[in-house]
Amino acid sequence: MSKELEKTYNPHGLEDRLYQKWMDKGYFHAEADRSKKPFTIVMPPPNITGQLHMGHALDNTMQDILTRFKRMQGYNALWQPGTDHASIATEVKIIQTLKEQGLDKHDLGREKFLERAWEWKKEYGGRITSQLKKLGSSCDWDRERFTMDEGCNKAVTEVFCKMHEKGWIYKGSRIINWCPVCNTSISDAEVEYEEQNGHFWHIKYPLVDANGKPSTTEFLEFATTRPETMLGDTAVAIHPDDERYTYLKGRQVWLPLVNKAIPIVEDTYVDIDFGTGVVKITPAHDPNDFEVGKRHNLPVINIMNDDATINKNGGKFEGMERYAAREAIVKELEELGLLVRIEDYSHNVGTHDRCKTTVEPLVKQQWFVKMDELIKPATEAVKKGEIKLIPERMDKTYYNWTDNIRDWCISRQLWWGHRIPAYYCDDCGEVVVAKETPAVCPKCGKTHFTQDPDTLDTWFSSALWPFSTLGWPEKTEDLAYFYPTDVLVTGYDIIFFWVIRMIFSGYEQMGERPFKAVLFHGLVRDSQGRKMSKSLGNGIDPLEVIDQYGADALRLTLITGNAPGNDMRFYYERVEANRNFCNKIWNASRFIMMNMEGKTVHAPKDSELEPADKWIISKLNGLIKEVTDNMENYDLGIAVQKIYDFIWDEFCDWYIEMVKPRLYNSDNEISQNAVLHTLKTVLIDALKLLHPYMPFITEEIFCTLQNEEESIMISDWPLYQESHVFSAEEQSIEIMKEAIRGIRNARTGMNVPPSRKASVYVVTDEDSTLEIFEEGKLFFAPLAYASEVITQKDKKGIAEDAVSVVTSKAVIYMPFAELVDIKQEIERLQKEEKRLQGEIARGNGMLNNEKFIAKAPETKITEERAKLENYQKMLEQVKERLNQFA
RNA sequence: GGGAUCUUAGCUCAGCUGGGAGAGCAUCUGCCUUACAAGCAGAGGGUCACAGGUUCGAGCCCUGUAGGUCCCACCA
Repeated sequence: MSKELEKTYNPHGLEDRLYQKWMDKGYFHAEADRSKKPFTIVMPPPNITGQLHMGHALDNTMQDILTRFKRMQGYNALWQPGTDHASIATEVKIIQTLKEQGLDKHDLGREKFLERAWEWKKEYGGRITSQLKKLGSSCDWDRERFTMDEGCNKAVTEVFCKMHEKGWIYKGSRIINWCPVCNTSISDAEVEYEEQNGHFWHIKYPLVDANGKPSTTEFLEFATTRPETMLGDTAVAIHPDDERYTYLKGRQVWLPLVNKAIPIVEDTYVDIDFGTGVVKITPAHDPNDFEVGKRHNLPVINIMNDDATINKNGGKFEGMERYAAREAIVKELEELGLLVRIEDYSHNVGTHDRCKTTVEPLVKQQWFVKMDELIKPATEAVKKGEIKLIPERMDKTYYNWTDNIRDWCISRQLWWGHRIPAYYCDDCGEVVVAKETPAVCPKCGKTHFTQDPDTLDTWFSSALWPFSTLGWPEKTEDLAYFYPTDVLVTGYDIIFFWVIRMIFSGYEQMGERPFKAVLFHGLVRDSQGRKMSKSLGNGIDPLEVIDQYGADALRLTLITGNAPGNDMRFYYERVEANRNFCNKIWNASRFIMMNMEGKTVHAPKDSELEPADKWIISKLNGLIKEVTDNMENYDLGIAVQKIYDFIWDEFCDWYIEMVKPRLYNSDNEISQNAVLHTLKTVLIDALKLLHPYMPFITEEIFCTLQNEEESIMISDWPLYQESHVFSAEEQSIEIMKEAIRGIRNARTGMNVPPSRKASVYVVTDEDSTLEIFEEGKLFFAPLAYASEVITQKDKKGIAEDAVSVVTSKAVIYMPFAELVDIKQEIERLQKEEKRLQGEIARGNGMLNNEKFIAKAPETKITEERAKLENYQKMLEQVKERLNQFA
């Protein structure tokens, strides 16, 4: 061997070296190539403001596994990476750094601000991608994109103009969610509701009397959580069927402080049974009131500035901050005797998901995407199974969104992002939506325009990601070849933000689904099940874990024991266990290499393979099928668990132990060669299966073993082969394993140390079984701690008080002479007797049931019959043995 | 208010279309057996939340109950 392997696996240095090799060789790069089938994944672009967290680590590990798997299967696999400009998140960051310098974004002006933002992007935007490399991500970095690069900008403008032309993007005055701190509108999806303790102010307005003056005797009582909005009240509403208030129909109430009469309207929106059944209506500051206002043609009076201070419509409260105004207003109402009482009240308050500021519903001119038509193909796609959501239950969440979708507010009063391609004629105000600044106004012929100052919601550009990254709107070969993509891997928390929007955008722009399947994963939580968060300080940095245990151990931890869409907890103990697995593979490989040292191994003839060799080859063959099937079904955790079990249990603990005597016996070169070849080929195939999950260690061993400069990542995925099914050998080895386990069990039960060997008699009248043991003596002896193995048809020459182990095919006797404690031996046999009787009862219960015989499948019945027969045979043996002691 | 999901060994979780309860960690007992003590060989430990139902057969399907988690809606 060319390289000496260390005694323990040490990922340090090795990972960076191998990653660099893969990069240098260009293995990650994919080109459109019609001779091969494509496989495409687009990476959910991480925000340029982001740092790699466990969620990214999980998300990208899954994508890497799928990409590497398909690449090895011979697909032309493209994993398209990139980053997101994250409009609001980035803008907030820049504003923060400006603030530290005592600056405001308006001090700088738009141009300078954007310069700063780009500088920031240049400095930090690549941080997260370099962190992704530490994980081993095999994405095509040559194709790295950014949501605000030239191509994406073009795609955004194109889509905006096309949709505007179709009438699906419009500008309108509607009630929207406003963040007074970020100073921008936000979409419904960006509002997070939070349970807050507040108050319920019970207030009364005087009715207007016949003279048009506020009555001093008649009042109408109601309650509100936001008394300050009364400044913008334009009506009071009651339910049309509310008999208590029939007398109010057609009358007015007097709005105090503002001092004017407002109408009493009837609307079914009012819940008769809630409170007094009277609701004050503020169309400008409440979405429901806005709707009521529309129905009754009520004026919309905006009483707030963008920073949530009261504006001139608030009269003497002008300039006050919203909560200060609330206090002042309550105080004045109290002085006027109009405050009935104050009640503690806990209710949900909408906050901005970025900054947690309480949002203010405001009526403003904004740009919207009309959703009702656009959403239809997206809903259909999932219903028809054209896009498969994994796990399936996500369908319901998906429909929950699509069925209740509202128009999407896409304009943001921010600077960092895609500026809306709408231009206003400086002279006549005509709006022109175009890819470039128009030359002349189509209405007045003048030539001066001002572009809309707003930018687009950051999700507008990410919605186009699956095709904008492949070159759209150009008709590129990449687009034709790699689109639609195969699978999108993402967290269920952004179904609405991103997944749905990509789907309807794909159908609308490309006329085709953006991906065939969506594989959802859950959240990575801390060991106590809490969300990892900055404020809790419980986040675990994936890079630290990689540093300590290696990327492979981390990847395995994130993938095992977790079903799609389920949250998981992160435990260092699990990483350690997986690090140990790395070490296990490492040492098994080291063992194999040591034994191959100085030998030329060639492929043995089939006849030269011994039962143990055929057994492990057959087992591996089955594993290949199972793993491949599971991976095709996106059951990544199940697949890797099977590989893990195969390598550790079957390969290391059984096969390697079984073949050691053959390895150490240089006299039989044929047998030795068969072992070495089997060890090597089985290991290599197992490594290949494991490679998508643990790319580094598998590559390192593969290369050392092959002593070649090639790479496991471009090797062929192992295939199931009918010629590798050896049922007879599988059975015979299982028979021997059963005997070995039984012997070990009996010995431990009697505290016989392994150093104390014994003669082992295998007794059965079946020639075929005797033959199996005879043939396997060489490995059976050491594994069964036998000084000698004697196979025979009867108990001749075996001491009466020998320890006996009853197995399904034979009875094993171990004469220990002075060691045996008869009492213990009887106890052990009685325990076995009881177990067998239980099994027999179960089998009889089934087979004596006529209905079972009538309805169960034939295979099940024969299987149960065989088992019953076997147990009966074993029970007889046990009884016979017990009788001897009686 | 609507919906989803979970409840399986001491802990964290698997368990594919219903056919004899699994893993890792932890615990206990032996082992420094020349790949690995980050290891090897064994052991203990579960009325699969509860109550019904469907079925020859239920951890798995159906109904209900209890508790936990999450999403959506937002009665002012």
